[in-house]
Amino acid sequence: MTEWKRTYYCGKLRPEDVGVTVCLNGWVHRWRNHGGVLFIDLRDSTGLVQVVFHPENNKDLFEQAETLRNENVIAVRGRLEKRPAETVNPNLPTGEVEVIAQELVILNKAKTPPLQIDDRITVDEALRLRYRYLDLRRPEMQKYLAVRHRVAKLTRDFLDQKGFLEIETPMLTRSTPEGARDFLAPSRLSPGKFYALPQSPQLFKQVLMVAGVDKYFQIARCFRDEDLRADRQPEFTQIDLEMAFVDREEIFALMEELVQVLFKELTGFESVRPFPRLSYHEAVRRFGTDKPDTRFAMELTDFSDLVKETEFSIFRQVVAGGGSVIGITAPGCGNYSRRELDELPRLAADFGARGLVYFALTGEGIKSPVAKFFTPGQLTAICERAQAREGDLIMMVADETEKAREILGGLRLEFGRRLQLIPEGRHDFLWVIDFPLFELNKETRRIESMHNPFAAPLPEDRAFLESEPLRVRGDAYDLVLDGVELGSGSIRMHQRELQEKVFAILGISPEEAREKFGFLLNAFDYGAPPHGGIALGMDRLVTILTGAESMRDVIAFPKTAAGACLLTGAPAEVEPAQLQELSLVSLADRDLIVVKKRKNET
RNA sequence: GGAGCCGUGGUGCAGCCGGUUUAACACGCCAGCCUGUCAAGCUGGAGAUCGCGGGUUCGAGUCCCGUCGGCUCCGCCA
Repeated sequence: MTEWKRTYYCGKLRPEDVGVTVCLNGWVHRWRNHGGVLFIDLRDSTGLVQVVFHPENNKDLFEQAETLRNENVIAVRGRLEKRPAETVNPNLPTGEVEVIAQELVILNKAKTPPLQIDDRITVDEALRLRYRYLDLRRPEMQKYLAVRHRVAKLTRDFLDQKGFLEIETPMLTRSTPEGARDFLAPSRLSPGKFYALPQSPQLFKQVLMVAGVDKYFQIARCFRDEDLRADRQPEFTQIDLEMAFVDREEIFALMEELVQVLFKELTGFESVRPFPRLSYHEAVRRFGTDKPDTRFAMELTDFSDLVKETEFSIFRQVVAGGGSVIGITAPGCGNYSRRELDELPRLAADFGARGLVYFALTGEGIKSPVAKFFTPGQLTAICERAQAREGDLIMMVADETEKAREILGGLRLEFGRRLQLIPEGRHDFLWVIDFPLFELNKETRRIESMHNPFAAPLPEDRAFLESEPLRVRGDAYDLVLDGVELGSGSIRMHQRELQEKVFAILGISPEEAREKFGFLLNAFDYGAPPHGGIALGMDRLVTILTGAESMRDVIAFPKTAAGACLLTGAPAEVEPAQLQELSLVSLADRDLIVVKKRKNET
């Protein structure tokens, strides 16, 4: 190979280099045989360059080149020359030059690939995942890999410069209650016992604070055994950090600077600091979600007081029952056809609505199936409140306040997209702050942590911890970008008594707390500094930075919706001997039999 | 756990309410021609038991049920 070692990268060749003899290594991207002249587009990680073979130069060489096929791996030696003016390809960075081949060696042949190495071709994603090594050869995917690397590198440099230490924490740790389902790893040395893969390094980074580390960070792999979504993988990466002796202002300033650097370096986007802030309650009230996309307005409007005494009984009843009538105004949709209007309730139902009322402000007045229940004065008041003008469409949902807001939040996003209200190239950062510390699980009627059980209550709300826990706000915050929850963090509790009190409110007994979190509580006994931190979802961040269609595109080897790796076939069965060694018995086969029996009976 | 969409040569797809082609078209592949193309062009060719299993029917790529795989959403994800 020494003899054929490359001297230049394909995509880097420029007119300035003309005249040199180059040796290139790469893949045959495409070939064009014109009989009397043959072109090869040679591809490496940097891009393409055209290689030319003339039969009159060297007949044997030409015949050798004629055997080349797509994705053959070759080394070529030749002279870099300027292309004749009329043959310059302006679509290629190397389009002004070409390599006149002198020697060629095929380093490896390739079967005809099952997917074409081309950004323009759409291929079934399952096939892409099965042949990931071919999919990743596509320039677009190479770019994603590079951007991801740059994010990690810039983050490391930035945090290093700010005095952070990158510290690894265990991947084999213990299962803790609450939160997501753990991935477990059985212990061979302790039969019947299990490690859990970390859902996040949360506990370790807090212990590191007690250990006197002033600033910690880690580009940490996290594992959660929950069902997948387009933006959720069972293993994912967080930019995780924690600082001692901080308040949230310091964390906000740091993170704003970091993401500003990342966006500027990688997309050229200039973010404006400081980022705006919304309290959780305000976000939910105005946008119907705790992660609002503020790139467009169309905020929620509360009509409850206006409609509580109308003849429309559904509105009256809902408001009387403590619920709300919430709406949004879709600009320019007042001219919707009958059919489009009829579709609205079904659309709303997708977001959980039991019904939807609309008022279309047409040129001939207000069109609505329920208009007859409202006096002209009431209709005017509604339009005024909605800031609706002729040509607009007001949509309303009546329900439990929280639910109505959520439904409208969903409709708002839907119409924002549909009406293309989101400006191209714009990015909105937003801090959502003062999250409630707890929320009520409607099914179990139990109090649960909204963020995590380590977020500190806001000092001014601490008095209500025992009397009205649901009223207590935490010093917890989310970084929201374009309607995506990019990061989440909090100032933590660092005193044992307070942490134990919160555990108690969460229904974790003192025994369980000692059993599962004893090491943290004990650590707090020995002079734990006030501390806090945040973790950014790196996969989501890179997805937005690259504009990738799917989070799977920015992960080299992602899992499918069913949690499978189509490249390796994981998860897979293991040898019975392996199970035995781990003192495990699989119930999978037995369950299968039970299920089959039950189905045959019915 | 639930719902929706998808599955047809190597790839992307057409095939509508069951019978009209020999399952169309494009890309790719193979062969021939071709001296400046660059998603080359022209000519010809090979390649598909329509994901799998059952059912309905005189007849199923097409309808029904099940199943497998992929995607999306709800639940879930402190």
